[in-house]
Amino acid sequence: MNKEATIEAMPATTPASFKVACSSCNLRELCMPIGFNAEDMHKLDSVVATRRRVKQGELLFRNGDAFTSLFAIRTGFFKTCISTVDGREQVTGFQMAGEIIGLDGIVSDHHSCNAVALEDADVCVMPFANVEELSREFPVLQRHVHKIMSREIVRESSVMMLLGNMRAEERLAAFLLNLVQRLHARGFSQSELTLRMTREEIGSYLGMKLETVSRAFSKFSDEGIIEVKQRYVKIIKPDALKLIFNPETCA
Amino acid sequence: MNKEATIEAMPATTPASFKVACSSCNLRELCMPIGFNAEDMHKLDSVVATRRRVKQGELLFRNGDAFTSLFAIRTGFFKTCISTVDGREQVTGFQMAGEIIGLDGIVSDHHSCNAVALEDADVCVMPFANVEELSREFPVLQRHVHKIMSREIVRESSVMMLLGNMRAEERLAAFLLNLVQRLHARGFSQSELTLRMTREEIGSYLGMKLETVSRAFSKFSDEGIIEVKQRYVKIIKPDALKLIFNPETCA
DNA sequence: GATATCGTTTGACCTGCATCAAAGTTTTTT
DNA sequence: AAAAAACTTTGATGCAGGTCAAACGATATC
Repeated sequence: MNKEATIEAMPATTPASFKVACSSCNLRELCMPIGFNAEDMHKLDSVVATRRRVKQGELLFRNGDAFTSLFAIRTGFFKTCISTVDGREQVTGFQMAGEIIGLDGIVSDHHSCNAVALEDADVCVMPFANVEELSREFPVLQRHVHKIMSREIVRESSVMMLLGNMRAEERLAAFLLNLVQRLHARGFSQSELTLRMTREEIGSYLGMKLETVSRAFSKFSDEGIIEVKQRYVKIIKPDALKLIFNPETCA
Repeated sequence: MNKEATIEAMPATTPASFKVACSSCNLRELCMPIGFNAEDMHKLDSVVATRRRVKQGELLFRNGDAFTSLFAIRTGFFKTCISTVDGREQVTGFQMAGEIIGLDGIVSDHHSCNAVALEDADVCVMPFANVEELSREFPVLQRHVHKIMSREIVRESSVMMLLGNMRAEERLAAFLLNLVQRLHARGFSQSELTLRMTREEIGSYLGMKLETVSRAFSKFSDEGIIEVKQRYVKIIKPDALKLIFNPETCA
């Protein structure tokens, strides 16, 4: 265990955060590259400077904040969003444990979106200078960082496809399938999930109004494809969902 | 011209491409980091392995191709696009001289979109292994690569905002302003441009049908905001365009 | 435990853009 | 130079999803 987190410009820091090293973190497979030997893995522990807790509803960072660090989510759930001057908001993503948040800040040294905790969260603070320095030393880490950024680019492209070409029900089907797939990769059920976001946030992400989201949920439910009770969703017929998302593929 | 060039594993390479070194390239400020001394700049020339010409209508790479290199556009104009099995296409971006293309391929070692030349083009082939190797040696290059990827992430976020929250005319206004701004950074007029893409491609990028694009052009034209004649566009009242794009900001 | 607040559902109606259609223009092919 | 193909414009009509409204359910506050 290392010393505790000290200086943090931002609020909601744990007073004495017990630091968990990457080398012994059970999320390692998700946020760190594989194929490290024990010795290198230890050196890698120094990417993470501190930990930080963010309570539900609080911001990890906001548009305009100076960019210094990437954040690896240990626990909790975030949304990232941007908004226009006239108040329209676009949710650009939902992030869960093991995912990296803050990449938007690199280009201009300032964040260009808000990151809001949708449930109490705990993140590893990785000063970007550390990331870059260690990346130079460890090609496998370097490659990993590149892949994470590339993955985000590809993800956003596919959201563009959703927004530009898909109808409301296709969007929601794709959304649910994506969410449950990511949760499954983290050891959760592939058929049940509890949404951490409101209908309005889902709608903002998918470019539709909350009423339309609600209607699509109801429709799926009426058709016996899912079971919904508020935030709880059970996927009864995953193939039917896949069929909606994409008429061609799938059984 | 423009015959069917179907099979092309590694197509359209210039046989004996006269290699232009980064160190003497007039696009250097656009695609290479600044703050290099002459000696380092020479070492940096080795990022670029070869050059490649792509004729109008041909693909620089396609979805599924093995990823080996990034491409810096020297001349020409590209679109990148993805498509669903049932044939719907989403243009994910338009790229011009000085911009880097191919970042989508890093995450999976395969490209996830098609890159189509919208006019005869000439690109620098930068094997990604070279990029990574030199990045480890030159922190300023490393930072540059990170910024390019982050910029793409931020760009896509703002397209999500367009697609999710803006109406047809706002989208087209934003599109025109963005295009002319990038052209201006390359020494072209800030008020006149020649579109390299069809109404349908604009529509695909902006999530609207070609007829809607055409009507929006006509409307802007009727209002004296722009002058349009086919692919030629002259921006008469840039402030009016900005006002449409964003009611709040601007004079 | 009562009350206020916030989120969700559902219905009725409306509109911005899609769709369908046709004619005009430019570019490519022969 | 004529014909064909590709792209664009414009009009008429339809509908998916937005808007407005109201009631209900869940959660937080006192």
